[in-house]
Amino acid sequence: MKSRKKSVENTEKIKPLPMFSRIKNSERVQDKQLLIAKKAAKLFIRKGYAQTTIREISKATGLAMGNLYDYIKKKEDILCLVFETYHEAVEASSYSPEIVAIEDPLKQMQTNIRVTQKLIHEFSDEIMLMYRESHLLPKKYLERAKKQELTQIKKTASYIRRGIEKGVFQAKDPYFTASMLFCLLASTALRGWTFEGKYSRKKVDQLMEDFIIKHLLS
Amino acid sequence: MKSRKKSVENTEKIKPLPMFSRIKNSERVQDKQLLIAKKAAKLFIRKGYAQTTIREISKATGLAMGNLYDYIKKKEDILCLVFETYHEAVEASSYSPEIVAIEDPLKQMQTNIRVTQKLIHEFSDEIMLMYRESHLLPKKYLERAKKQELTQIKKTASYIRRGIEKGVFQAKDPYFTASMLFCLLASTALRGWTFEGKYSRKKVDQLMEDFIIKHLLS
Amino acid sequence: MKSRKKSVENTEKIKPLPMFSRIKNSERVQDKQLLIAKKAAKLFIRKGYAQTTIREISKATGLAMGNLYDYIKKKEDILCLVFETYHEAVEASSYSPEIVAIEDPLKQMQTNIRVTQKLIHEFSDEIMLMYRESHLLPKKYLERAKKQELTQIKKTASYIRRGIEKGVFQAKDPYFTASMLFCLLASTALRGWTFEGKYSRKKVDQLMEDFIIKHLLS
Amino acid sequence: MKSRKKSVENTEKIKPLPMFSRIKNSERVQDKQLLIAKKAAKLFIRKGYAQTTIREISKATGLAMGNLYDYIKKKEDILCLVFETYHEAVEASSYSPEIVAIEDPLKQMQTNIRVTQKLIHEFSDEIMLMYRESHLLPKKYLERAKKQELTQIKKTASYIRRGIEKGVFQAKDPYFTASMLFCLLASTALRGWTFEGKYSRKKVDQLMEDFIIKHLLS
DNA sequence: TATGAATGAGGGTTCATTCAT
DNA sequence: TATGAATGAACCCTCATTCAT
Repeated sequence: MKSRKKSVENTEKIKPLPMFSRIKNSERVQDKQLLIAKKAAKLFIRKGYAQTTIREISKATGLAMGNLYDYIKKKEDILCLVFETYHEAVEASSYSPEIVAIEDPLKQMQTNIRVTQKLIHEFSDEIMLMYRESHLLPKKYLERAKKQELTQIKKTASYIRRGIEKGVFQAKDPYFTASMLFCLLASTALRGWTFEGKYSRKKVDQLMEDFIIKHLLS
Repeated sequence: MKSRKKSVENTEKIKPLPMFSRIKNSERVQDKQLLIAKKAAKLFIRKGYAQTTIREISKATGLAMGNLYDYIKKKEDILCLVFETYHEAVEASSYSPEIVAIEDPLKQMQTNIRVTQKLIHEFSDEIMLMYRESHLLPKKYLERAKKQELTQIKKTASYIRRGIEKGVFQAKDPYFTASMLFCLLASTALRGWTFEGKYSRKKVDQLMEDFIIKHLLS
Repeated sequence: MKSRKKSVENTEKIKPLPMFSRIKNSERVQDKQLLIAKKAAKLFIRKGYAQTTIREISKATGLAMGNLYDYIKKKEDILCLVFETYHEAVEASSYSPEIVAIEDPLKQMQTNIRVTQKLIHEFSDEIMLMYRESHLLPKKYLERAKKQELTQIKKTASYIRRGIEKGVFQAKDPYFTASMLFCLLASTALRGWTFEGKYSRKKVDQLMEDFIIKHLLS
Repeated sequence: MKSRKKSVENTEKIKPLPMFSRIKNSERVQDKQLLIAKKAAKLFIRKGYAQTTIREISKATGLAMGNLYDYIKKKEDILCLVFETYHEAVEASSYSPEIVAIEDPLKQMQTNIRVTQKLIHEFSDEIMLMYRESHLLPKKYLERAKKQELTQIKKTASYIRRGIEKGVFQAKDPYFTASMLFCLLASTALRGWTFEGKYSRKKVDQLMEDFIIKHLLS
């Protein structure tokens, strides 16, 4: 899930929720928790959270069961870990000063769309997972997930607002519009099957971009 | 949800998947299975399928556990029952010759949107549930769920196509566009929280209608 | 299991253990209990007592579950009924003044063996059942089962004793010998598979008769 | 029951059917499975397989229920374990080069009888159990049980055959005769009650030996 | 730290028995 | 009497979590 080279700029972002661990050596904790998150994510995606057993996670990670419990307090923590890791990865990936820097609002939006599409394809399984299992998260983590999504929407909203100010875009309500755009983009991951056998992935991306751009321009 | 006055027109629709039952009196089966579906749906929505126990469903329905098992073969069947009931309800509700009959494409689409919005609000919990738990369904039931969604999309696509032919709508690809519209409308149920504290339900509906109509017209 | 034409002679024998029944009309009770015993026996033989459900017995007999319970008090009673019926049938079948009447001890024993073999073949399933499930019987019924077997042994012992007295047979201990003979004969039902693919049923009967007769003569 | 000093001669024997276990340490598995088999056997003998609950076995073995299930997959496996253990014990016990080595056929047979009687007394409960519950075994295990019995019979048959060749025994059909002998010997376990209150255990053994020897000699 | 065996509450399911009609 | 739906205790089994080593 991509190492965080841009950790410097990320520090002002939402900070990772601290995770319980019995182990002292915090570097090892980081490593192992990342390992757990990665392997568990795969299992959760394939079988669902409730249907995945600790034993399976233990086997997949190569950690003995007792050892696994040195890095978490309860099964739920693994779900949190998965989400946490996903969120950090998304944050790292969606950090985009280069988009902010683009002058032309249309170009900017196009770039924003494409970057988001790439992100969504990269994490489509995890997104699916989020929608499926987020209701099992403790409040704090659920809040964080929502917050991140809102952040994304707001960023897009700001691009739209700027486009309106520049007289390029037409849109009544930038936030609402951004929300709609986000929803459309996310649908690739959530409802991709709607297009199966009808359009290629590329075609879908293209059509969606056209759809959005057309909307903003007219 | 069972009333089928319009059985003549409905005959071409997907027919309900037959459910196991040990009980002979088929009317009672209908009643009880509906009861089970309703009560279980509520529990599933609140706690999730895996987190809901048979005992809770037994208590909620007022059926003794053994009796409950006279109407189903296994827990999974209850999930199927919930989905089946939801599908039938949607089919019954979305039966709409009055929309088909509307001459003006714009009016027709507006009506279509509003009817769909009403439907989505009515079943927003169930829709949420579908997205969350459909992966636990046996194939046959999953197929059915998808089929129904495709049917809805196709219907909307046909309205769009007609609008284009009449020179009222602009849209490159009616099916894709319909798919996008559907996605937007469904987002009310799936991502409603995005608007919480920002817009009233009514406002969201209004904005969404405008969004869609604007897109189709320009 | 054969109607009792010889009921007159049977009256001095072990009398049937009275069975509970909620129903007044005692003739109907007889009929139904016989029906239950017959159908249940088949199921017990095929699946074992514990693996046979009341529901299955209800279906097999054509009696509704509640009605079934008008003729028995608990499941165990059905097992008793089966055994009871079997015992009466055996008693009826093994009633044999014609054997007693035979003068020649050898002829008498030969006849006795053949009659017993016929009986054992006829009831081989039930005998199997008895050995398998008799430990589940309430004491009273178990006693009765044992008693009947002892009766059979004693009868054979008396034939042997008479043969010894007449100077035809050699045997140290008539009762023990009879017991052994009975055991050998019963083995056809209990351990028949030992001979499968090696000897025909007829051959087994023949060999066994020879075995026994040889023993008695030498 | 596990000691196999005579592994050289034993290698041609039936090898133990491998049993599932989640536990890695195979020595512990051996120990615990043996423990389970022993304790369960007692319960099965007293109450019957179907009437014995996993909880009772758990209590009797001192293994927590979950732990018990680390050594088996399902309840049925316990029955298999019991039979398996019994079979190995019998194999170990009935390994008898010293009998084979005896020159005099009569002496040989007498020794064979006595050893078998000892074995049967030692395992009389298990033998009872086998006859009662073997029908619940999966095929593979049932086959094995039969095979072992056949092996025993064949061994005895070979002694008889040798006795005939040496001109000591009289017997038409060695295999059939061996089968009858085995049946008689087994009857001690299966039908012992026939002699209760009439003969002591010792007396029965003596009478049976005489019965058999007499048969073979004349 | 790491291992994996042990614990036991609690889940889904069955089925003998009863009861309303 | 007869029907079959209803009851709920008790079963087998799983699995998150702990503990001894």
